[in-house]
Amino acid sequence: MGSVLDKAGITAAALALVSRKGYDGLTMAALAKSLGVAPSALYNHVGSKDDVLKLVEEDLMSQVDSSGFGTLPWEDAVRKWAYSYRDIFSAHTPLISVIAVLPVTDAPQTLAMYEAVTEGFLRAGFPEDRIIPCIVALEAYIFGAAFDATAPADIFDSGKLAESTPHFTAAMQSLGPVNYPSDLAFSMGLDALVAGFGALRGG
Amino acid sequence: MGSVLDKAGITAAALALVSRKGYDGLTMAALAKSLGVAPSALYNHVGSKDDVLKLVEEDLMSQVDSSGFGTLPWEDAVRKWAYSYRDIFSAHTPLISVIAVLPVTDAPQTLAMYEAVTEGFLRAGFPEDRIIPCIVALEAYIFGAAFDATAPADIFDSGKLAESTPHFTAAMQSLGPVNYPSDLAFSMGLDALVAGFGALRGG
DNA sequence: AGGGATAAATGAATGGCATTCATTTATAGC
DNA sequence: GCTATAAATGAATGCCATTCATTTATCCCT
Repeated sequence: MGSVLDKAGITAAALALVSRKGYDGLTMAALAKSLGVAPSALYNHVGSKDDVLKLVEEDLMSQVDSSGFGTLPWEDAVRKWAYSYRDIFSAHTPLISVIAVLPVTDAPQTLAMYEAVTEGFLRAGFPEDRIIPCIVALEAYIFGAAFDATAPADIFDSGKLAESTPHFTAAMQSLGPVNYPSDLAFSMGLDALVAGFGALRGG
Repeated sequence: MGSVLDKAGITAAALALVSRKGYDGLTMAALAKSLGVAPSALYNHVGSKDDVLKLVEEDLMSQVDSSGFGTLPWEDAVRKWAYSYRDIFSAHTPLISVIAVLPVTDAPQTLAMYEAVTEGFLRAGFPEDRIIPCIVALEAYIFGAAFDATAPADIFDSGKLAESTPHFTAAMQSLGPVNYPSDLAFSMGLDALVAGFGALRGG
């Protein structure tokens, strides 16, 4: 029986739904409706809602830009990769809790990204046994920064408690009109990680 | 009417429930039951379940160890703070998605932590306008690493796709028996951040 | 061409969830 | 002792993911 539904279609519909209604709007019922089908029909193709999230994750991973590792100096390639990774997942933070703990087995796009990055590190002269820890640390930073990027601008407003936190409040004010420096912070931390890890390269 | 319930009691009960049953077990019904009360009674004291999570967060924040900033050299104080912060939130990752986006207004413990850290950075000679970005970057790293710490050991098992990811698979094997180097990665990244940010200090 | 296996879609039902609300209960202040 | 008010109750609501028995349509084999 030729089915109306398949994983590619479900993935595309889920992505479209998320971009229209956000992750709160991504329910099995709404997803089914957008595909013109009963909710229970989805379960012939995915085992659970978490499976749908995995499909979405795989699609997003394939959009992360690892292309710099073939062409650019290592520092620039890492930066390009990290910015692209963060920008993509800033719009999909609800996935992070799922991904971060999700085995990579049977996730070809995700594995392909790791392979490209690992190869780039090898070519840059990293000792083999330092590469995975570097990637893990960078990923942790990227995921954390993705949350920051979606935070409200006034997240650090100390309000009526300002008097009891004078140094913090002054440090906030010294930033000027920008009161949540998520982009500056990301760039500073990334510079530090790139510099620190870059020193691990052998001749 | 002297009430059986108050915010301190709700917070304590929520923490106990989480440590017994995990965050899946933290439902308004279960929380009410553990307090010997009807679920609807909770709504006289908190506006929503998110409010309960905020109470828990505040309690956890007060446990983060910022004490090193008074006594230790800046590098050691940051490390101590970061490890304590990560260890606490590793056991509470479902809070991270909430916290990361939560305004700090009316969160005295959280603000107190920021104040202590800011003061430590000032004492160490940081320019005032660099402190908040450094803290934001460190926090992003810590939150991301907290997710890592709970990941299953075989998260990077490439399975049957191993042949198509030779460099990644080899890099994994070079780690030896440990196949998810969350602690090594955390320490390496933290070293890089501490070194990179430390260089921002003025005379 | 026909018939049986099978993949896919349906609709109804289930159980859990946060939250609301009208009502009752008990306390504190005058 | 009366009244205003804070707090607790229990029933109801609406949303959610998921299950299952049943129906529908297609493919393959003879």
